[in-house]
Amino acid sequence: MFIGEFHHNIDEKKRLIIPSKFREELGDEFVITRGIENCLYVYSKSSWDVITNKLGTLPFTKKNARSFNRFFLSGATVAEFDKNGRVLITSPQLSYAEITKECVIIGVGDRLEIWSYEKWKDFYDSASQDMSDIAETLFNGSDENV
Amino acid sequence: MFIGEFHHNIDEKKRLIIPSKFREELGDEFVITRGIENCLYVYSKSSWDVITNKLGTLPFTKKNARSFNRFFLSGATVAEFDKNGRVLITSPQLSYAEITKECVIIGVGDRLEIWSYEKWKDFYDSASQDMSDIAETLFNGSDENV
DNA sequence: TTACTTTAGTGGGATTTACTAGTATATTAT
DNA sequence: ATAATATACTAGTAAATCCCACTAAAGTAA
Repeated sequence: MFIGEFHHNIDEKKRLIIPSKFREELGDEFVITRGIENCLYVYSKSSWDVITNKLGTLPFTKKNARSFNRFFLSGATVAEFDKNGRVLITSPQLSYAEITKECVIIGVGDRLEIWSYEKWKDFYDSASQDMSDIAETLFNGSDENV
Repeated sequence: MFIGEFHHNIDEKKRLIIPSKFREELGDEFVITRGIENCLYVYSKSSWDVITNKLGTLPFTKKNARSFNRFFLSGATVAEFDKNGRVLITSPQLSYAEITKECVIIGVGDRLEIWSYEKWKDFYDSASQDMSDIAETLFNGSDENV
């Protein structure tokens, strides 16, 4: 599983190094797509299949399902490493995640997330504050705080 | 189970000695992650698996679940001892726990916690005062005091 | 108690790996 | 053909890792 936090810069050719600890589990080809809070998700091929299978069960007759599939799938690209362990991020992905230079790459279980440093800092600072409360609610049946 | 309190300094290479009494139970590889009150949690592999299995059931479509997984998993690293019983603490972990030099390592049942001396002192002083009230609420079914 | 042995903890040097950055080559589009 | 972009290669730097030596403390036995 993917865990950990790493800081790297994207270069002017839009290449970003993926920490060496993640490379083996990602495999030769993997998928980068738009994630939820202005970050990018990176899935191994096999995890990607699991997710898309799940999404495939949503009916295209539901508006939210159409929107989410559009968002999630249109943002996706298949990527692979260059010889130095870097990947190419596309312009739409960069602008979605508001990445200019400094990136934070985190492992979150079955996926990686790529954040601009500024966005990550925003999330991190507020999450650090709230984590105690969030933890309290996590395994409640009700979702009143979600 | 882990019990006890130990004081050690982290060196300038970010290595911290784990008291010898804890080493056998931790095993060769174990996991360090961000804990809740500005301390770090240390779990044996088997305890860690129990936790992540539970977290894995949370859907990424729920905001609190995303936040918690992000925070908890991105803060985690797999660690092992060097020849002298020390572990490497990463920069994000150190800055989260506000550790600069003096650390307190405590055993808390199924995990260890690593605190900066200052933070530990703060917690300890205030908790000592409140322990009587805290104990009252512990096994309430309701959460009125949370 | 005192000397000896073993274990725990500290510190620093050396090697290796990961990462950065710059240059060169190839490919595509105009 | 030429410019622009994408890909590949190479070398330099910084950081992580390994290894060994030293000190302090605790346990053992005479």
